[in-house]
Parts: sequence; C-alpha cells; structure tokens
Amino acid sequence: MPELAEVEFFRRRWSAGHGARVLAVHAHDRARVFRECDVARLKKKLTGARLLGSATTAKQMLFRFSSGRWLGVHLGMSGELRVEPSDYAPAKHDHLILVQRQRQLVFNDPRMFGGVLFSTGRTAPDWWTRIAPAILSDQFTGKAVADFLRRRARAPIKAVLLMQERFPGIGNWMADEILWRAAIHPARPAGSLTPTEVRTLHHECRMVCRLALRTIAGVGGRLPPNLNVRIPKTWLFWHRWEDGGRCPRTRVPLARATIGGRTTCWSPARQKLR
DNA sequence: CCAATTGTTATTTA
DNA sequence: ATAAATAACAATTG
Repeated sequence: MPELAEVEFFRRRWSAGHGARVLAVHAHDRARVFRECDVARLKKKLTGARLLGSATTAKQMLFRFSSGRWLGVHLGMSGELRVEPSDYAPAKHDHLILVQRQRQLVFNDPRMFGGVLFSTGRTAPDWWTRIAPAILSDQFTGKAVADFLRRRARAPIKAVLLMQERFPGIGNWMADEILWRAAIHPARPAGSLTPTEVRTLHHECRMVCRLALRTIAGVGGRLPPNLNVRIPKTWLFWHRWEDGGRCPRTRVPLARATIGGRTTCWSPARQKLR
C-alpha cells in the first residue's frame, strides 16, 4: 500500500511513543524483513533506549533513539505501523515490536517486501542521507526533471515516474494520478514530452505530493481516522480499481493496462498517445 | 487452480 | 556498455 503520504501517516502513528523508553524488543530474526539487519544487535542496542524523534523521506522512515541508535523501516508493498496497548499479544506477521510502558509499537508486513535497518552513530546513517532530494524540496527543479527524462528518453513516462532516484516517494497510484492531472498518456516515451508537458508534469508531481500529504497524512492537523478517507472523489484514486470506473473529469470509461510492468490506469479522453 | 496486488532488486534482453 | 524489460521475492484474496 504505502507511498509517500501513507508512509508519513504510519510514521506519525509511532510518534505516540516519542520520549518514552523501550523496555523490550520482540523480533522474529528469521523473517525476511530483517535480511539486511543484525537482529541480535538491534535487540541489544534498542532495549533501554529512548525514542527521541522520527522522520520520513520518500518511502523511508527513520526513528532516532538515545545514544546514537537509529532504526530504519521500509514498508514494502504490504507493511504498516501500528500502536497497540500494553496487553497486546503479537499477531501473525508482527515482525518487530518495541514495548514501551504505555504502549507497543508494532511493525507488521504480510508479504515481507519491506525491511528493517539498524545502525549506530552520531549522525543519521548513510542510506538515509543518500536518498534523493524530496519532490517538495527546492532541489526538485523543472530542469532536474527535464534532464532525467532526456536520459530515459525511450522508457514509458509511467515507468520513469516510478524511479525513486528522481521521484522519491512516488508509487503506482501517485504516478497515475500525476499523469492523469497532467493529461499525459502513461505509455508516451519520456523523451517525447514537449517542454510544456515537462513543466506541467513537474508541477503536478509537486501538487499531488502536497495534496496527498495534506489529506492522507494529515500534515498540519491531526491524523485522519483512516488512510484514504479525506481524498476527494474528484481524484482518479477512487475510480482506478473499480470495474466500469469512469474518469471523474470527463465521465469517459477509464482504460487499464500493464505499462512499465505495473497495472496502469488512465483516462483515454484526457491522455492521448500521438 | 488461476490471477491479482499501491515495491524493489537481480538478472536477462536489446 | 547502457538502458529497458522481465523475473523473483511472499502472502493473501477473489
């Protein structure tokens, strides 16, 4: 499920535990989510540490603990973070649980495409600082997008939008939402976009990120009761999976096909090949 | 049983 | 050599 704003939504759940100590750590070290992580060391170093703060960039989350301990979480395709009461008993696919006095912080991921990283150090780990500059940062410029599209000229634009090294945090549904708003057909080769289309694409990338954060993640306010509840019905989002779904702007039936290896949804009336 | 899934990476193909 | 396409990873649901 989780793309940019959903990742932020889940991170904020765990901020209930900011300031509190970790009394115990439960982890199944055989689970695939720990494939790049020394679980014994994680348990040892995190037990007794205090959760001081956290951040999201792209689809990555970083949790900062006392004495220079850092926990990274990626949710993969099916991961989520939850907060459970102290008497909660671990359920299936709960791979990592940080037990605090008042609550338990749970990482659950059935498909285990997600992953956990642990490291120590005075500053944030390398893998975190190496993540591409956020789409909502000043470094995400129109020129950067244009240059990138030129280097990926033959790939379908849909596939290019999924490349995290330039569009960090964009996933399948956000890519479709951006192209739909920009009125660009997902199968167009990236190099075939006109300068105007590239400018529009750049703008809509920022727009969709900003709106998704505001609605899903509840930035600037409290968390919404569930993930998608505030996404307006005017977005492609609500119609992309349903059979007989129609474009919310033109009312024309939506098209669906595999493009760039992913199920892609678009409005033939707005988004034309040429 | 078959197909589907909002992510990423390794491998193969062009 | 590089970019693009495909397979693989795992679990569940329809």
